[in-house]
Amino acid sequence: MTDDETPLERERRAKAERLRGEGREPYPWSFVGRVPSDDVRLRCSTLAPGEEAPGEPVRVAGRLKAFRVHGKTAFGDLEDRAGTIQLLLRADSMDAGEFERWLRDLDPGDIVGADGVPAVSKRGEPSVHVRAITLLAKAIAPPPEKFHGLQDVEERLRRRYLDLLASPETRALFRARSQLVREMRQYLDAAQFLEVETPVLLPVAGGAAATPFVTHSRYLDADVPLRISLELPLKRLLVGGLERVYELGRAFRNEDMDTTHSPEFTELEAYWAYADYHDMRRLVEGLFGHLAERVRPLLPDSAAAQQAARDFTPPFATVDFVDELERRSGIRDLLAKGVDELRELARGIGSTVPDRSGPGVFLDKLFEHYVEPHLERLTFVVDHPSVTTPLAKRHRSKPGRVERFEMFYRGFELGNAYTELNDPDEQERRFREQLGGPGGDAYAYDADFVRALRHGMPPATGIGVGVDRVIMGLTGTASIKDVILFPLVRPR
RNA sequence: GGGCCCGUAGCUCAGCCCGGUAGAGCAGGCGGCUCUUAACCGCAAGAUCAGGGGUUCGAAUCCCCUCGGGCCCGCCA
Repeated sequence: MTDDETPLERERRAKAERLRGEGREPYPWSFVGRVPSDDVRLRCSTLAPGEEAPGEPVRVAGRLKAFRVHGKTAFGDLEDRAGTIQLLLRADSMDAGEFERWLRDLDPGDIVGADGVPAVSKRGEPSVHVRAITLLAKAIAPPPEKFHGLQDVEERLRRRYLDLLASPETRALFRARSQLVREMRQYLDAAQFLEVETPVLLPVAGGAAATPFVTHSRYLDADVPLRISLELPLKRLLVGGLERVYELGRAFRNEDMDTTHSPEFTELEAYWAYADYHDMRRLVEGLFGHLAERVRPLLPDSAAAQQAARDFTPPFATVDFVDELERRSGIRDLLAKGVDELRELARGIGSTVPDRSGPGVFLDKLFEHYVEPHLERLTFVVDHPSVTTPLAKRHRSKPGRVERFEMFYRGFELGNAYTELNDPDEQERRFREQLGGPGGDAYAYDADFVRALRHGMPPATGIGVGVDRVIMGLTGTASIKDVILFPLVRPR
């Protein structure tokens, strides 16, 4: 068929053709009436070694993982979503010639169905004593090595299906991710939040400082950025009276990739009218505690996940942004320093951000350098200097600060929340101050958002959570690519 | 963008320091085996050593470039 066919593939393709020639379709349409493997295990639990239940025929289906042949007896390991079950084949239990045929034409990696009866092998392994085999899909390409699985990191990312089929741990991880995201939804639903969907394609990408991906609308003849945050559309919904909204969706940032940054990533953002950042903190602590409970049974074999579950159980540490930065750096009276002084301090730690950056940028650099690497355990950093944060409301009692918290774990940020700025004139001023900074990555000026605020947004709190990073935290994984099924990789 | 490391059979690895013409296991082929579970035993087969260039009588091995990947740093919510 293909030019790059390997001898192995030629051999397997020949088996498929041989079966076809015998009137057996190697890719049939369906296989109804099968039961999951754990169902058979249950039926076997009352049987003694060597015993079987002839009155209870069962049908199973899955991927053939291994095949051990002993002359006129053979054992196969069949894997389905419930686990594995052994197939026990004996020449004298099948129609004449069937045993030899399947020995010849079956390979590890094939998708097969089996009819038989629950049986426990003499060595005590729960099994299906097979009467008939049905090939459900011939695997032309061989599976990864049966014991070590797929080790090559690049191959695991580029060909995730191989990683999944070879690794029960990978399957368990992504099942856990799915379940944890579902738990996030249920938690917010129970708190009366409304799930909404806002646009990925926008006239202006705002709500954060990052370079967007830009595509083009032929109809509008206009460049259209993909969202870098979900924030501004969701706040418009508070203006519209929806009061409690959230969205779980993909955001896109055209930046470098590393172990905690993916160009497309999943964000959870929630906005809550008539509440402030103290309320939001209680909500998110409750959510983390809930997720910590749920991840424990999902990944019982992962010591890292079990440790992470403890780490995500409240109470959590709290540090004041300014106090902690001053304590760690030894710098005094940070808030009294002008932009020139802050620039010098940032230069002193090797930062290379542009000279024209605003004071907030330099403060962020100092915090990243002196504090963030130390935030190993789950920590809430609170009350940032206002110059770092254009979308938050000024602190009700601390001058020069905003009402904000960020959550850190293992040295990276998990999320960010404010008491939201809802004064339209101040919002406009803050946007304009940002524009004064260096081009590139300033917060984009969203004129329609300011206009929306002029119609009145109730006092509110909001939060953005990096879902992939929370999943990393809860599952104890090292790289964001480990929790994304198909991470972006360089074409080859 | 800078530094370090990796790329050998479909898969998992050895060989590289110290140059001498590529080795094992799994999977696949042939043969044997009626209770194995990383089954086992025997035989045969399978490799542009990521790609290109250089040094050398001789390069998987030493040097340079390119491609792909990982980690760290820088940049980046």
